[in-house]
Amino acid sequence: MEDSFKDKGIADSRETSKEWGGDHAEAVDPIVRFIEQMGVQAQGDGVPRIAGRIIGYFIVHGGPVSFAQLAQELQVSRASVSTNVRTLSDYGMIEKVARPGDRQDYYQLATSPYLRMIEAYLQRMKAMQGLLQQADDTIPSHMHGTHSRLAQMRHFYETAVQSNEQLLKDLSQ
Amino acid sequence: MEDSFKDKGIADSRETSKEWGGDHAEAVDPIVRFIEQMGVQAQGDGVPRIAGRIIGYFIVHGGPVSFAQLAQELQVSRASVSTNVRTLSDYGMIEKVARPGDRQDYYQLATSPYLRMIEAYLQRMKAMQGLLQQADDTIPSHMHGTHSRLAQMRHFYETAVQSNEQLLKDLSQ
DNA sequence: TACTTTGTTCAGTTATGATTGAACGGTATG
DNA sequence: CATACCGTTCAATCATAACTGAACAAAGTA
Repeated sequence: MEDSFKDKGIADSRETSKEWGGDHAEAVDPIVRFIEQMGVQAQGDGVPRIAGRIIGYFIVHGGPVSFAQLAQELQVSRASVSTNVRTLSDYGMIEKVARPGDRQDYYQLATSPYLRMIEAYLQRMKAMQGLLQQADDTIPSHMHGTHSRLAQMRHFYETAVQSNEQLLKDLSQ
Repeated sequence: MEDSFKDKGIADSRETSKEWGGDHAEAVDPIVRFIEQMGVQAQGDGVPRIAGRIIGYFIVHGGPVSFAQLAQELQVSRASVSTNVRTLSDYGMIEKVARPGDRQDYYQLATSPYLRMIEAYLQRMKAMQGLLQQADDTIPSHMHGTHSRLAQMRHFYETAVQSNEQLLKDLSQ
């Protein structure tokens, strides 16, 4: 972990700060704030809050972080760390990294964590394309209005997919 | 409604078809199938299932459709139609259209329903950019690793936003 | 072998958000 | 005015998915 760090849990900071229901604005550690907001943002994007917080943690701390460390610092159960870390690995956003002489699992941010987000986005768009294709194939051809609207929608997704595939290329250079 | 249509509810078709727990594949009306799948897809994208089904219905039937018709054909409560139709209107995907001599609300697909989806996507990315900006401003500058990772992430979102703004332009010509 | 550490799995709880029924406020119509 | 119709709002219900604790398996260590 490159930036050395206090070993109290991140979520703990709220326990140690003056009072919680206080009526005056709380000065929150910007790092804690960032991590929590990553969780909120993730939640808004349909991703588990903990997954977002984990990514936030990795952005702050980059270096290999142990499984146990994640659980402790983010104050979540090992079970949650397990499932979310697996999801994020499957997604290609983080990767497991071995450490000689240490039985623990370590993880770190993947080299280009964000490409996978676009890939996932692309995948959902392609699912929609499949749906549209199927509709076009099966809906009676005399329904001209329907087919024309389907075509319009297909055109949209075609363009969007192309655009994002180009973006993907640009970002991977 | 340009393509004239049977007036039984869409969801009803499952009630009227042979049996539901049957062990042989059911031949489903492709239109019903499409609408339902639009619902599923929507749900997967973090959008209420009913909203997706409504869009599906409009893609099939295009023309102005009455509020009551939506409730009946999709077999959902008027309350659900109300909230989802409002959301979709706010999103700019459908629009209310008046009918002389008819007190009911009518809706139809907006002229370019899909642009708004990209705009919403852009908005969420910009929210993330704000978050990153704030983190960059508030996190102690001596944490070089953190700032460098933040910069990398910012670069990603900058590129993605530009790309999608271009896409938006292309699609609106 | 017994004991510890580490991560996974799974049943159960909790939290969140979609969906609904019922009550309501308009507005037309008799 | 009374009545019917139409859409909205809101409290309650329902569905779904996140999250947890506890049991577990694997693999080390004594």
